[in-house]
Amino acid sequence: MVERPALSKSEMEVARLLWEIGPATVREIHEAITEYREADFATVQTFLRRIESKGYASSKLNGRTRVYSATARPKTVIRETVDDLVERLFGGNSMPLVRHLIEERGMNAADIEELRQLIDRLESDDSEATDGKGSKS
Amino acid sequence: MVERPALSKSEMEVARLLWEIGPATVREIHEAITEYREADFATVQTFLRRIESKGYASSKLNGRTRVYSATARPKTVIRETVDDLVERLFGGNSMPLVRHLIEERGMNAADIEELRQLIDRLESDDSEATDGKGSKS
DNA sequence: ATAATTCACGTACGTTTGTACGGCATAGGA
DNA sequence: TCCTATGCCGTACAAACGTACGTGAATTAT
Repeated sequence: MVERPALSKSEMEVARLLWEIGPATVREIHEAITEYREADFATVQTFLRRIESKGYASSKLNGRTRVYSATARPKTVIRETVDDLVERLFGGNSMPLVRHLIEERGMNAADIEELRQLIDRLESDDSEATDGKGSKS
Repeated sequence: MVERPALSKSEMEVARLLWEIGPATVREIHEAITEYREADFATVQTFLRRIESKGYASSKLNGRTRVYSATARPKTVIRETVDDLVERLFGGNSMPLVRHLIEERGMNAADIEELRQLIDRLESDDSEATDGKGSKS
């Protein structure tokens, strides 16, 4: 457990692309962002620098071009981020968020199917454990 | 659509308590927070002031004590906040977040039951519409 | 009556965030 | 060989954030 400063919203967006693309240059990330919104090259560069200085990525020079690689796994960052959000906006109870997502954001047939399997599995795991741990507050 | 600045994380926590408690004084919110963590009275006071100035609450003096009331509904704030998060951290796809919540955060039997009903309803709504509107964006 | 407490309110202040400029070096094209 | 595009790196800078102090008035307790 490394205790690093949290990523800001903008840094998070860049981090996501870094996971998606894999090790990448500023230009590559910049181009990826540009596909859906305006973004300044230097700004993206700053975000990558900050992401690295916060300990979520490392980089090395390849010739004169710097290549960034994520060092934190998505799962970890997602957990930290979502835990925090659930705490602050829902008082630690994640059901309202799940409810919101399912009801307010679109779910297609495949999603629904997956959801069903997900809870089927949850349920059997639960009963397997005879009783017990459940969830905590 | 009022276009107000987003709430910061800390402001969000206070806003949640304001919804929970209903119209409340600084002291009441402060006490509510204090129940689970340390907090400075003046800091809470600042957050409430900022929440109001951002347009999420209003206040009036009752005697010499100011009483704050939320003016933004939880649903709205949740939607704005979650939309933003899903965009940045998941590229607009909410399934990974749902998956994370269900798998990584505890669900008890009642939650599972509710989930099942939720998706049952979703599914029937979906087929009822023969075809059509589905989800948007 | 005094002293202590409680509040509002203005103000402060270091840090983080979003956004970007400018200089310098280098690689590539004309 | 020069010019131009590309990239790094240091730096900047206003706004937002987290955190809180101090002052003065009003209320409550002694």
